Amino acid sequence: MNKGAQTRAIILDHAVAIAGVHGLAGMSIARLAGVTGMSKSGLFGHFGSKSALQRAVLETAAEELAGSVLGPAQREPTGEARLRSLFSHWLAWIDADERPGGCPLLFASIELAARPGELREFLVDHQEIWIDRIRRMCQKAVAEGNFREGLDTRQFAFEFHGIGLGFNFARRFLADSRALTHANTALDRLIASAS
Amino acid sequence: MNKGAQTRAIILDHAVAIAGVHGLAGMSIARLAGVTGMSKSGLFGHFGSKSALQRAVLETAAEELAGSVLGPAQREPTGEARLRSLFSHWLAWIDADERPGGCPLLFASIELAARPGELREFLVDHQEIWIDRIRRMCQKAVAEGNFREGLDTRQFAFEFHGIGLGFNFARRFLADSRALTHANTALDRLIASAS
DNA sequence: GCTAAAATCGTACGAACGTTCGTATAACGC
DNA sequence: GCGTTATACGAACGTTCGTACGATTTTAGC
Repeated sequence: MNKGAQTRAIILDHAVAIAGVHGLAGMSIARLAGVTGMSKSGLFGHFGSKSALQRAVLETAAEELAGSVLGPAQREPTGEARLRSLFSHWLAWIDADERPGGCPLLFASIELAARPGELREFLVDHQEIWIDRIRRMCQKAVAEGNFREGLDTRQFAFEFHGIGLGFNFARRFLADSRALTHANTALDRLIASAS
Repeated sequence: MNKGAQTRAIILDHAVAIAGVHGLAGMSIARLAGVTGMSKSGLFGHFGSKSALQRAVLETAAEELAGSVLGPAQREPTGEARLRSLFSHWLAWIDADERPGGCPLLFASIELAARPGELREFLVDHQEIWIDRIRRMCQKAVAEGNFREGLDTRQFAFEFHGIGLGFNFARRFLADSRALTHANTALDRLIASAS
């Protein structure tokens, strides 16, 4: 790996953490330069613009999400087991200490919800793929007989996702210690009604 | 009403809308002065500081939420009916055109999740009260026989809230036209399993 | 209608923002 | 080892941020 790519990776590592706390807009280049020990201009040169940096942050976060949530889940057998694995790894990702602000992709989604632009497009695509992935896993569980025939898989994905959002809110914002139990119970109920 | 209080109300009306789109941090005084047709300093004089303005925005949004969601619900008979009313008015509030960015309280909750301070304290208090209100409505439904004895009302409130968050995400960020149907179906399922 | 108070304005400030530039130094291919 | 490219730096740019202050206009009580 080049020196440049190496530095870029270090920068983005910190940037993802900052974006989770302060948002994409609140992640200033000066602050990022501070925590990485670089100069503003030296850091800036790696991206060329603030929005390119923001874009890179979203891409990095998406890759990390894929690596620590999707990857482990795909090592499980398809069907209900894989869905459960995806869920537990997702919650762990939301609650992870490496990102003190929670999932930066969720933060950015709220941040950009009403602000059209290239960044928002990227995020919407990513989140639609994410939810569709849940739906397809659910579909697989139907095909394999874990879930009942005729189940509304889109509805399942909506509720699955909602539980995760509820967990993020309860854990990250309210600091509720019961959040994990509530989320798991909710998933059990969702799966039970799908079986 | 004084001229001052009148102007203040107009300012806060616009401020709530802006905060829903750009967040509390992105709501700059210059922009707010622009949309209200005032000077920066004239507007600033009503609040004395940025954080006082932000605080006032949160309070205004909370009052509006109480007025258009809690108020109508409390005119319904207690129990399941009131819960259903609360839910549908909540969704309507989230989807309302007056606030192009969705619920500013949800935005601020994400924004301040990892940033301790007075503003966060205020918001946490508000959101805890909100969720506890759901829980107590649920409890009432148990007492009246709508819901089964021994129901975990905290769990119910968690799931109820999660459906709302899922709706906010699907409607506001993904612009999903099926969001309302999904949310209603999810509530029906939640209530059915509580009955 | 006069007057004290309240409201609003214009101007100015220091700090922080993203960005550009020229220069020095480190890394890399030959 | 040398020459070239990549990388990082410090200083400065114009803009926007929140805030302060004095002047000016508008409101409200008598």
